[in-house]
Amino acid sequence: MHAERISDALREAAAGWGVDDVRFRLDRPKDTSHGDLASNIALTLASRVNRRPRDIALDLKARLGGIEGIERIEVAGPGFLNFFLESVAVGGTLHRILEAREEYGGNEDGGGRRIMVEFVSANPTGPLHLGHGRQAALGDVIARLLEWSGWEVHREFYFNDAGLQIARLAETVWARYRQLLGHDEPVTEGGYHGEYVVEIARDFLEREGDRYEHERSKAALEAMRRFAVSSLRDEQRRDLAGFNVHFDEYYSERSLYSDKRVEKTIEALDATGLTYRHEGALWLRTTEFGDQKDRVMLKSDGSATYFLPDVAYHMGKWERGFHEVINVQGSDHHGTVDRVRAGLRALGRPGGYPEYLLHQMVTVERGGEEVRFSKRAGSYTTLADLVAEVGVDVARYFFLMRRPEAHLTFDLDLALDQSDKNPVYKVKYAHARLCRLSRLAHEKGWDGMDGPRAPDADTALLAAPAERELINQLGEFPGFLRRAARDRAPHILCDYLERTAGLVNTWYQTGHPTRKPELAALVYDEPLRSARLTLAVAARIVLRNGLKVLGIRAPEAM
RNA sequence: GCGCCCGUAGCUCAGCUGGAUAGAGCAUCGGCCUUCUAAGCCGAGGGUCCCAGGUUCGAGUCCUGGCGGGCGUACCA
Repeated sequence: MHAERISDALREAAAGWGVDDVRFRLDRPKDTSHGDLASNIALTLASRVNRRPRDIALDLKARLGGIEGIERIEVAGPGFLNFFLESVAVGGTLHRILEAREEYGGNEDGGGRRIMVEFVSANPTGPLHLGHGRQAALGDVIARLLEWSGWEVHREFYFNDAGLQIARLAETVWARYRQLLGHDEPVTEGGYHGEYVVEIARDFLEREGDRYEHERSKAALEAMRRFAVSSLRDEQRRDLAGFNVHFDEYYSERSLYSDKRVEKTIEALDATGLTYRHEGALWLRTTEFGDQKDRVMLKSDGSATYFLPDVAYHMGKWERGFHEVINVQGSDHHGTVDRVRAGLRALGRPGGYPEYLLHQMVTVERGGEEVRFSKRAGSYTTLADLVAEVGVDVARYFFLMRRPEAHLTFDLDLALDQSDKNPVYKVKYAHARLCRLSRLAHEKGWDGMDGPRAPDADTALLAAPAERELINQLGEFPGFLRRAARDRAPHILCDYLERTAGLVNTWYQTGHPTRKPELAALVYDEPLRSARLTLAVAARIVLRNGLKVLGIRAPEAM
């Protein structure tokens, strides 16, 4: 690539002045009049070599003039170097895209190493809500980004099927069950008031009959617990499948107890000498590792807090061979980050383990007003309701298009709009338009563009500004994908795709057959037509691959 | 009180390791459909980048101190 050759040459020149660790940028300027590539190296070098930036820039311009593919270099502003590439060099991007095809955009940063992404991890006490939806989309797409970056990814869902909340769920089922049998049985304080528990109780009654009517025994509650958990987990799994999200493993909190992992973790922590008894509870000195206060491991009644199985679980991840782990969680859980890491550090794991990605909450607005539209869950909007309303693709995209750490307002009016105003449709339409061009070319017998091998089109003919800009944009796809993966930030890809779609539309429209027939894609001039169809195919590949990373369909016709 | 996150156009938000005139979509206003191509395109208006200092050739970006909002700060999960 030209960018690499140029940046090598720049680095070499800096080394010639005795600066081996020069930091600089070489990227595409916002303003096309600043060239195809621009660098600030003269500005960063100025203080190091004690010369004026413009002089350095002029010096560099003279040295780099001979590099192949560069048409000219300009020194601008305080000392920026602007590189204008030859059309051949720009057009070469298209051939690379057509060579790589459905692989285009990926990289090998991961080198085949294993990484776990844990996400959603909802309690099996109710249907998934919008926060889970955002998390499902984020976790899944981060996993996809990592796969495109050469990682072997394991998607995991941890579910808390032990503990107090589950006991309360069982008690709620019992209350609803009794109600169905005509008794006056209130849902206890801290119980689950959503309608869905009534459905579960009804199903349970249908299957098990009234045998537990007068028996609020341990066995009865245990039977109801099992039934409710299994039914809610099934529902969550269905909702996730409907959201195009699948897990490699569902990991049970209870299994940490039956495997004795929790027990072993207590022993291991005890052995560090960092535990102590206070007011009947067993504490860990997590403050040794930067936590704000020490944490209770075992309550005075002998039961474990959540902290303990969390540590046991993450020790387990490490022992299973996952030394790279990303936990996607709602930011309301940020309080647990320091304590879990502290517990793990006490056991000798490195300080940054595991990595956390915390995302902010979601609200839904219609007509500028916040809405909640769950009939079954009562207090919150479910993921399933949202998907039913706007569709999977739109829901996924909207959850992804903002930075995770920013609050997300889900604009239902925009989500339901099927025009280009809706960013999802904008990208899909651009893709479909490009497909139509290929189809039309095929109908006219102008084939050869779309075969498995890159055609020999003379892409240097693509010299119109809209074409140059689009080509440069397509060439940047791998860089954006890499950055999105490294930053765990799918929205970077959303922004990229929207901008690309915009440039596609501009290009498509500036070649309007009526007003600018000489810029139309399907011109009679064969070499030009081939070049433009090559551009169309390359752009289609980028949009398609980009949508694929987001887990969104790219139809050939809308 | 302490900790984490956020504060950019009327609204929702981008802005990469500090770079050139701060961007996009929505909304508003104006222009463009006899020829593959209007689910579209082109253009315009709209900003004390929360405030005040600081660092430097250069700050929306980094540092310090405020202000405002969200979340957390349990022997809850």
